[in-house]
Formats: sequence, structure tokens, C-alpha cells
Amino acid sequence: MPKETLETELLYLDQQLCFRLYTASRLIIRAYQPLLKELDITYPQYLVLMLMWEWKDKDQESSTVGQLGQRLQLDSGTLTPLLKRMESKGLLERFRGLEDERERHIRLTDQAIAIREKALAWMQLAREGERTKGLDLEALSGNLDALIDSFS
Amino acid sequence: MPKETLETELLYLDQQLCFRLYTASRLIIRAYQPLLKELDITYPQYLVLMLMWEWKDKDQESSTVGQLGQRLQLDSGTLTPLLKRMESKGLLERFRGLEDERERHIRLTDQAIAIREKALAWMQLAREGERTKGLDLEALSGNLDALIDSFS
DNA sequence: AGTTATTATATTGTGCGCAATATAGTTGTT
DNA sequence: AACAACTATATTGCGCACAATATAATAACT
Repeated sequence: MPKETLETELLYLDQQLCFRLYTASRLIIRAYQPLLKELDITYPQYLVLMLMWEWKDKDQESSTVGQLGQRLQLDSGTLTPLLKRMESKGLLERFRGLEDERERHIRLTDQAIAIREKALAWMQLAREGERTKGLDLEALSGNLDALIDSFS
Repeated sequence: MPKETLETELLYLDQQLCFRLYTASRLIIRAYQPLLKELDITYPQYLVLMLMWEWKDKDQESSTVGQLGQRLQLDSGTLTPLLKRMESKGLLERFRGLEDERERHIRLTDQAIAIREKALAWMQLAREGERTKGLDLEALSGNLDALIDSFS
């Protein structure tokens, strides 16, 4: 048995915010599987779609790998192959920047724009059968934003 | 532009709890890298160590893959190769259950028990330079527990 | 203009996460 | 005992994450 019980408890899983975040994240991503399976994409691919749908609402038709990476906190080692897979599935086009040929630009295809409606319908249904009834989502989101901000 | 702006906002990243969790989780795991690099392990391997250190305090010297998986919410497809890597690094022993030979038991080596002190010292230091000053960790943990519970 | 530094992305390699399936050991039934 | 059902773990395959490095285009400097 350790000498100082109070101190070793620092390492117990129930004391670890990180483990809670890691577990909560994976569990909720699992809850998206029915939608993701229907759309035939993965969760990170869904994030790219959501981001570009949103930017399209703001009249930005294309994005660079760097812009996506900054918003999603993902680097090119993750995004480059992910975007290639999405391209090969017909969800987006990849093309070089005209003024700066180092840049790789991404633009959604009509097919990718079309499935937004499916996602929206699913989210509206999911909101009905909400499993987060008892908790303060505002407070949780606020705390997570503060956390993300201080670790960015 | 979409017809019903209020509804499409359901799909905006800032409305997504899941994206916050996913990002917060990855950012905080990154913050553990200095420790993990020093111990020459990964974050999921660190979780296994923490769990088995804790169980050892409670006089449980060994665990099965199933017990680890239940607590960490990970399946054998993740744990089996992870535990083999930990075994090959000399952190643990893997052996079959005596009464039930389907069970794979895990026991930490002295080397794995020894590095607990390093982890503890690092955590104590990290607590000093805490980056989570401004937020209510109690409330955050409570909300995450409720979330994890309802999605388990 | 030619050289150096910087920037944007791509590549490589390792280790998860997880769905799907396989295998081997155990339990229950007749 | 034989066989079916069940259980615990292992295997396979794919797609992230991310560190480390490479490559190519641009910018900055002299």
C-alpha cells in the first residue's frame, strides 16, 4: 500500500478530467454511428462537411487544408488522406490555389451539399429523443470552451 | 443560402457538444505528452497503468482484459494489441486464467509499479501550474459523468 | 538575380478505436 | 457423453491522430 493515500489518489481515474473527456467524446461519437452509417462517412469526415456547409452559408465556397486544420485542430497528416478519401467518394474536389500553388483548396460537390438535408433531419429527430435532459448543456459547453481555449 | 437559417444552425460546429468534447479531449491528451514521453508510453497505455495502480491499492494484483475493457470502455480489438505492446516493453505480464482458460490475465511488473512515482510527481507539478483556474471543475466533472452515464 | 528563410502541404511510420468475424474454452441440455 | 449455446479473447481491416520528415512554392534579403 502507498504511504500517502491522499496523494496517490491524484492518479485515480475518477480524479482525471482527461479520462472523462476521452470517454464522453468516444461515447457520443458512437451515438452518431446510425447517421454516419447512413451517410457512409466517418465522424471526422462529418466535421469537414459541417464546417464547409456552414462556410457556404457565409458565401465561402472553398477552403484550404490550413483553414480546415485550424478550425478542427487537425494537421495535414490527418487531413490530407481524409480529404483524399472524401474526394474518391465524390464528396469534394481538391485543387491548387491559383495565386499560391502551395495551397490545396477544397470545394464540396453537389452530392455533399445534398446530404446536408439528411443530416439536418436526423439531428432534429435526435433532439427529440434527447438523452441529455437532466444536465445544463449551456454550462457544460461554456466550461468546455474555456478549457479548449486555455489548452489551445 | 438555406431556407430556414435557424434549423441549419443545428449543424454548426459551435452548436455541437460532441465537437467540443472531441477537441477538448485531444487538446488535454496533448498536454500530457511531456509526461508520456518521459515514461515512453501512450495515453491509453497510461490509462491501463493508472487503473492497475489503483486496483493494486485495493489489493487486486491482476486483472482480465474484460475488466480493463469495461472500466475503460475499450474492446479487445483495442486492448489486445495494446497490452501486447506493453508486455514487450516489460510493463506487464499476460497469462491465462487458471480456472477459466479463456480469460487473459494481466499483472504489472515491478518496472511498471516503479514509474508510478514519476507520474505522481509530474501530476503534482502540473497541478501547480494549473491551466484550469477560471472554471468550475466540480460542475464540469459532474456534468460529464451524467453525460457518460446516459450514453453508456 | 541568386541565395536563404519561410510557408503550405504531403509523406511515412506507429498506435489506437472499432466493426466484423474467428477461435477456443465453458456451460447447459438431453 | 454428445452437442448446442454462450462467453472471453483474438484477429483482420480500415480510418483516424500525430510526430517527424520531406518537398515544393513563395517571400525576404543582399
